[in-house]
Amino acid sequence: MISDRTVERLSLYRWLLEMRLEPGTLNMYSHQLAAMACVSPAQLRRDLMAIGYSGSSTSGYLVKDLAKSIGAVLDGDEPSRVALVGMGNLGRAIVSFVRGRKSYLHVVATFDTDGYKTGRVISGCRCYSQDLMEEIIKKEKITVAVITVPCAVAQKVAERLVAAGVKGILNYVPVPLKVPDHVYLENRDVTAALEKVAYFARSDKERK
Amino acid sequence: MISDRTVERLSLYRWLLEMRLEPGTLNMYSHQLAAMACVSPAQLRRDLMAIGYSGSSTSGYLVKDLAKSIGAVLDGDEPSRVALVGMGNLGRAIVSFVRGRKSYLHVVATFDTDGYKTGRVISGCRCYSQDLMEEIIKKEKITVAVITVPCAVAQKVAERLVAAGVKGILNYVPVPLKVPDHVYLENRDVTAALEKVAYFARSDKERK
DNA sequence: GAGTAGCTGTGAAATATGTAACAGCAAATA
DNA sequence: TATTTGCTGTTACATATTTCACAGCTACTC
Repeated sequence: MISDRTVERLSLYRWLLEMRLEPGTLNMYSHQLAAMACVSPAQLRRDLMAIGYSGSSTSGYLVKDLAKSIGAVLDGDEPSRVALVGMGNLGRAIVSFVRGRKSYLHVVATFDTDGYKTGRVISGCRCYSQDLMEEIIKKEKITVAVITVPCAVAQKVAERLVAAGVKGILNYVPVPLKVPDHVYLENRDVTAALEKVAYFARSDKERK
Repeated sequence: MISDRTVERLSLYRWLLEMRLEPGTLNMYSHQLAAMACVSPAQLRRDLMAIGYSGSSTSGYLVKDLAKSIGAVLDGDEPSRVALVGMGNLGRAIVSFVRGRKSYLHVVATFDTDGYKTGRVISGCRCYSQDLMEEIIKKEKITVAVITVPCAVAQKVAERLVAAGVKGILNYVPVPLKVPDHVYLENRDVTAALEKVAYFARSDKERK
């Protein structure tokens, strides 16, 4: 099993290889890609070890080859199908952000309760009433969900998603969600992140 | 020095204590607060150890007292002053999100290059031209910045922020930024997070 | 073809992070 | 007042993650 941190870096490596390289770059050494990703060369090599990819000691890694190897691990057989619940500011921003970037994920449905939003296409993706959530998740074979609803309803929404068959949740609501063990949950509390940055920004004198 | 992870959890504990408790709750035991935060009681106690807060073995922790103790560590003498650069969808969402939530951070300025946005108040916060960035950061004593600009200009913006005196950066752009050691940097790549969730959502069969 | 240079893959060490376990204590009970 | 109970603070342990350091390899040089 590949670790949490490694998977996130692999996603970054692939993005760098595919989108942020001088066109025509065929191969790279670990220290070059590591510098782009702001990690140590040793860490990069170890991450690649985790997916069983090998370069050569003379020409390093083949760009296309490596990107494909990472994809084989991250994407599995076919792209995951994603839904987002809660088309407020943050929800709309995330949908257009993910769709605007070359990505191996399909955001196929969004949900809201507001009648002005439901039934329309917002940020390039159809917005359904939350009443239809279970039905559409099953029909569209959605396995991953992003939650950006108000705090008060987040837990309820999470439970419905899980009951409908969702296997992974990315939660932007600052309420720690309770989900069964077999569901993967990632919390991304924006305010907590900012408070953390503020803390270390202030105490960097003592750090070192 | 308090660890990265611990600081983030402390921020969460405070938020739970202040906003997510039955009104009138005066004290709590470690296992209660831990359950709300979805962490183990041992971890909670250890986190509190890091800030030197002590409860009593009979009545646990005093809610108000604990929230204040956490604040004393996280906030320092006065609230940090924050700027956000790049008022696209994501930028606006984050500003209204942070401002809409009781918070110990002041988002005092935002910046953009688009003439339709600059000079106006957006999401409750004044938006300035990026040309004024250095000037306003110094005048407003801003020490923390959030970056939500297009990829191509992210590194440039980061360098200007650092040169103007910013000490902490929260980066939502999927480009790893290069900043000096004395600047604290936190990257929050939305797509990478989603790809990670998709990966573990798919492979939870093998996990266990 | 012997030597050099510069890279990779990986075991071993170092560090960071989380968990378990328990001594000690204060109240409640008898 | 002796005993029990249920919690905290903390140490010792376990695990996860990163870094170090070097053997081994291939091309290149002389």
